[in-house]
Amino acid sequence: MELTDKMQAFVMHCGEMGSRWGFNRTIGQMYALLLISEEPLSANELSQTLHISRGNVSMGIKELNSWQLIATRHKPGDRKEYYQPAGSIWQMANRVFEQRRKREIDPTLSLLRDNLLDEPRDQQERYAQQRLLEIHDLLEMITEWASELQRLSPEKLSTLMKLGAGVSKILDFRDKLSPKDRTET
Amino acid sequence: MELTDKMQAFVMHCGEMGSRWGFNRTIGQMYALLLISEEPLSANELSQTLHISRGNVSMGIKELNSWQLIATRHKPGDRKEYYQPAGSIWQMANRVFEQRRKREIDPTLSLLRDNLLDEPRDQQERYAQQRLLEIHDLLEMITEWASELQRLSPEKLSTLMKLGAGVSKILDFRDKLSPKDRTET
DNA sequence: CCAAATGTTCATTATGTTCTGAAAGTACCT
DNA sequence: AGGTACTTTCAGAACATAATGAACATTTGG
Repeated sequence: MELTDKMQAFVMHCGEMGSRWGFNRTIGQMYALLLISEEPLSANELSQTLHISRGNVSMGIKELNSWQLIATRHKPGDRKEYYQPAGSIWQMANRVFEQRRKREIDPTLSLLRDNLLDEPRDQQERYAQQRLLEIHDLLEMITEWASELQRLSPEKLSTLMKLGAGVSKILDFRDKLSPKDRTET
Repeated sequence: MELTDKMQAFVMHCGEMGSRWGFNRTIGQMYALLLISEEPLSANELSQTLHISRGNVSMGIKELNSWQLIATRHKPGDRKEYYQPAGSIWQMANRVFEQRRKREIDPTLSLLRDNLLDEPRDQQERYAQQRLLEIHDLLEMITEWASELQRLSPEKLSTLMKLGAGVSKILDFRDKLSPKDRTET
């Protein structure tokens, strides 16, 4: 497959950013290429276009699958598998957030929970536990909040997002109009 | 400095998570240790407690400084520098999000913007640009939204967070009670 | 069943990242 | 100035991660 310069630039950029986003260079490139390609691509096409080994592509496919970021397609009379991005950009972002939450937050949260079950033995531990509690509460809020966003329908999500700079206005607004519905602060 | 088992476990865990959070193992350990330690610690104490080289501590301090995560303190009659976490847990989380935004999103956003300025030359590019536009809009929303959250006062932020599962309720609520104030969707 | 086409695995190699420690730098005493 | 207490830097060693490609596995049409 031939890429224009601009497409090439985008694909390479995604490669460079790949590791910052939680996967590696080739996986970033592969996903970028699939995203901007109108037709699904086969493993061989990926390998040739990106100049990476066939084996590496196979690994990458496996990883992208585990992130649920791609779907496999078949063409009639063709034994090859063709790959394309799974779902909308929104869904993709959701998947990435979810995966990252699992890797970056959940393990810490469970360590903190365990830790907080024990009674502190001395002043040093008492202080430490206090800090851990703060972190715990913060992380818990973040995860709860994130899963709430995920449960939200795409339209509502979109409304909320477009609200942008208006979030704080809504809070005031709510407090003014309906004190009885107020969440405890 | 002597650590209890539990404190030790937490510090080591943060080391392991360090790279997932955007810094490396020793920096994760250093920050964790400073967090749970009631007193500010000197570079030597960090080095000895964590069994890492003095030089490494110096690099780590530099990095943590650049993230604005620690503050330097001095004790009267002591030439050493002592370090402690800068600000509250909330502020820490803000800093981390901000830094990560700079590294993980901003570069991509600016590439996308450049790319979208050019006219597509053929169908292939037209399709690709469409996808890039979607990603661009998504990332832009995320950053706008994040900076909105950062501008929010801690109390409001806390309200919003505690709202948790109520976010979607509020959206309905607003639509029902005050159609004239509605944000365009 | 075979042969051809495709997909997967994994030991080895290549690349990238982090850590150490010795040397150099700085600041402050007397 | 020379000495001491501390910090920073950076080349190279140690370690970690990713990529290759040849060997192995699987599928399918005949």
